[in-house]
Amino acid sequence: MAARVRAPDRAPTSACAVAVDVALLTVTEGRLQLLLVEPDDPALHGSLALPGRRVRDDEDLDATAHRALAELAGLRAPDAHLEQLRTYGAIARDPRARVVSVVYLALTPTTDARLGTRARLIDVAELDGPRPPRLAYDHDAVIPDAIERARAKLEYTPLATAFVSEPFTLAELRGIYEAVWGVALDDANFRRKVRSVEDFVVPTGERSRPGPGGGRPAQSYRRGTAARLHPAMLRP
Amino acid sequence: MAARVRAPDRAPTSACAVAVDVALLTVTEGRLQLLLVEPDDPALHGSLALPGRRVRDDEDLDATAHRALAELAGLRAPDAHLEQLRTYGAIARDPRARVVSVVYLALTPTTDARLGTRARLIDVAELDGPRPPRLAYDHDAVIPDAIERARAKLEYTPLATAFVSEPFTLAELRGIYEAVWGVALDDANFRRKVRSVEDFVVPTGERSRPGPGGGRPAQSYRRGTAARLHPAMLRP
DNA sequence: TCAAAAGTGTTCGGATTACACCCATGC
DNA sequence: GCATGGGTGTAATCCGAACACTTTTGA
Repeated sequence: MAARVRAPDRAPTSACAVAVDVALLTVTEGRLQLLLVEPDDPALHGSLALPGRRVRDDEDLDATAHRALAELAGLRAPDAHLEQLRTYGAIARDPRARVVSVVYLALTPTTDARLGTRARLIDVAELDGPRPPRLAYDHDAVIPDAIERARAKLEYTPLATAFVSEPFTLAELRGIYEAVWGVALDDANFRRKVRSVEDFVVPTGERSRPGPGGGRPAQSYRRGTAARLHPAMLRP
Repeated sequence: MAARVRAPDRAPTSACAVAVDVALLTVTEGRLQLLLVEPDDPALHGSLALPGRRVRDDEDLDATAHRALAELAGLRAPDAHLEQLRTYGAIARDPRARVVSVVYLALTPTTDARLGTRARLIDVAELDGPRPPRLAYDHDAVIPDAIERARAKLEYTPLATAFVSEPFTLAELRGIYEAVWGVALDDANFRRKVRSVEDFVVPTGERSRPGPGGGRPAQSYRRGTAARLHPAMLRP
């Protein structure tokens, strides 16, 4: 019995737990959205949180991120773009225990997949609105970092293509930039810029069908092989 | 009682330790240098590592980074620029135990301070040279990330000023850019660019003394208040 | 034939580059 | 004076913003 009690006692020097939280962003109908879930802990009822799980000894951090999405949101997204955002380690960020959280940023196209019953997509504009949802832990500090990272990365990497499924049109891609950045872009200049960046997108030769209102069919594209954009797509 | 038994049971799945490692860069005589130390562990004799320490329950991650610098390199650098690089969590990155490492990037001016006997500054050019030092853990993967982060951040933030002590001259600042990027810059254009960025540097009104070979005294500058450079100082 | 959406051309102004030139100091 | 490093001027060029214009479809 004493041993059991002491185990937590020894912890103080280096036993803080490691968790991975995921900020998954997607663009639906021209609006940037964030995946939030209702936390397990009943004490946090009424608030929302990024999906997160403790890291197990037999999985690396990326695996924990995928597991958090699968277990908490019912999302299997092995193809989603996943990258580390940063690690949050303030002593009291979780009031119950010392937990260091490695936060990931995930980007996916809009999916038809059913979300778990405790998961919701929130319009990021709502987070700055008059009635923002209550957020658990330090996630009110994490989320703006994630959104800013996504906005910045669209400038110098081809990450915008992670928000669309292939094949896509340049108008769809422009819609991603406009939704994430919250600005309107000049179609002509956007088109020229994208096509001038080597290996950003490659035309498939196919054309997409116009919408119900008519319009000229658009050229279809796929992701190119570029890892960085030269020159960058700078925000206005 | 059931509750008490369950607590330790849950632990094994999430008991990996958290450490902080620090990649401290400085520029000495026009060369970019990295601080490395001989690891504590005798099994790692002959190799070098970034200074690192386990995170204690009573300190946040920044505090651990400062402690690692102080305990392992004898460096007290409360004024150094310190920022998180990223977190490395591969299962076997430390062969002895599961350790997740939060790596920090630190930038300081050249210091006269005595380094601890087990600490050395290594020329980063040596790391790609014919006889690179043997590196412990996964630090051979971490160090290039740190150097690239520093190079990238000089472009769009005023971080170059973290490598010089105040007051400094524009020639000194240019020397930082040249050392970190490994390129030669046009003095006239550099000067104009720096001065055109609002609040990047502010002239003190003082002038520095010329060196022994003569030359016109240079205007002295201090760091300005800008957090981002508009427009950026792009690498050639 | 008209509206809608895709796609092209053209002009303008600001930023970047390359390099010639002037200034102040030690020896 | 002259070598050394600090600092300025300027013309050529590149790049992005703005916007007018043409093409191809549905109704």
